[in-house]
Amino acid sequence: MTIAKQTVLKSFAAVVHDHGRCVTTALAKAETACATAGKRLTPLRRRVLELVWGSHLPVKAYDLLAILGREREQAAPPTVYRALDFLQQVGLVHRIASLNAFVGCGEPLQGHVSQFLICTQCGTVAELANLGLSTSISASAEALGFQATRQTIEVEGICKHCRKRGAQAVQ
Amino acid sequence: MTIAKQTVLKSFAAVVHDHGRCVTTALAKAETACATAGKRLTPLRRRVLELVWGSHLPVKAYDLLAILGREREQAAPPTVYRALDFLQQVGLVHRIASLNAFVGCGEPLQGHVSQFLICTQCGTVAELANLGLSTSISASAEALGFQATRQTIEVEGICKHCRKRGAQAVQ
DNA sequence: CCACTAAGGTTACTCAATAACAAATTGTTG
DNA sequence: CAACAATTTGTTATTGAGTAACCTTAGTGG
Repeated sequence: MTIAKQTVLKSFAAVVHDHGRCVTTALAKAETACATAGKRLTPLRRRVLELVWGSHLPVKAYDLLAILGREREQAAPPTVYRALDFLQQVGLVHRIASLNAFVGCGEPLQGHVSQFLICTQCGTVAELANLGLSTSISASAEALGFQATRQTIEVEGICKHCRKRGAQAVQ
Repeated sequence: MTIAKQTVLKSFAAVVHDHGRCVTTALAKAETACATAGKRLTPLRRRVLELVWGSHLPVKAYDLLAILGREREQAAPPTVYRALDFLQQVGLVHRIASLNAFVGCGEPLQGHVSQFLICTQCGTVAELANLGLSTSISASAEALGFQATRQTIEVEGICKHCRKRGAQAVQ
């Protein structure tokens, strides 16, 4: 089987990298994306986005809540969920349904297709934008008369790095 | 793009059908599957499976809990979650991550691949077992050095029947 | 300056899921 | 059959996920 050309938005190679720069870039792109869309990237929203980008690990809503609660005196669930909803709408973060968690999106293009590779060893999530795959899925559905509007594609497994390192215990 | 051969385990055509027979068959298969696997399909587990098969709509854990609570005097979350965990292990039910809900599986073969089509209009879920699609996804991951072990493929959209009926309001 | 809208604060709740331990049931073996 | 082991279920309690409803504050446009 031939593998369709695919864009790797965020790869596992990113495990070892200049993450500070990674975050800075993401925030800069976010500013632009919001400005273009006529949406406001408020301090709170910006901060939540920054926290999501704290690593390439998926972040849980209540973890964000705990951090915000330390920084500001007021932080309740709606605080973080509203910010996350906004960021999702603008396409700045994605929700990983199988984990109930969130990851930043490196290519904030509203409505772009995406698939996620989740390493069960190190927890890192990589985002793909394999249009061929997405089209193939829609086509399979269409063959049954089903008109697809949204796809949730999440793959669990072992990433390149963890495979190289072998089956070591996770610290 | 050519569409791979796919098996429709449970189709939207099933919306209008003899559902009583559908459930009976599922329970019979479950008995066999458990017997083969050397697992015990206890009355509780059997009842939960029956409730999940109550319709082709995904069922929420707390709805099951409410029903069980009416039938028996004792029913707490672990009661239903333990039964659901068991049924998932044996492959008799699937969890739909994007809905936090459960559906019965017509082909209880442990570890078989599956994809779900979720109609946002009528709520019905159809299960596919498109091996080609599954292989294609694994191959895309493998091309990045990622060894896939589990896939979550959930597609939202409008099913054949709802398309025919047009964009009517849902009662 | 006033009305309007968007954003965030606040309270309170429902649903999802699990931990930990106790009781009961079933299976097994001498 | 009695005794023990393993599995299943009951019970209590808690954490985590997500939302509803209402109120206050901050920007925006006439």
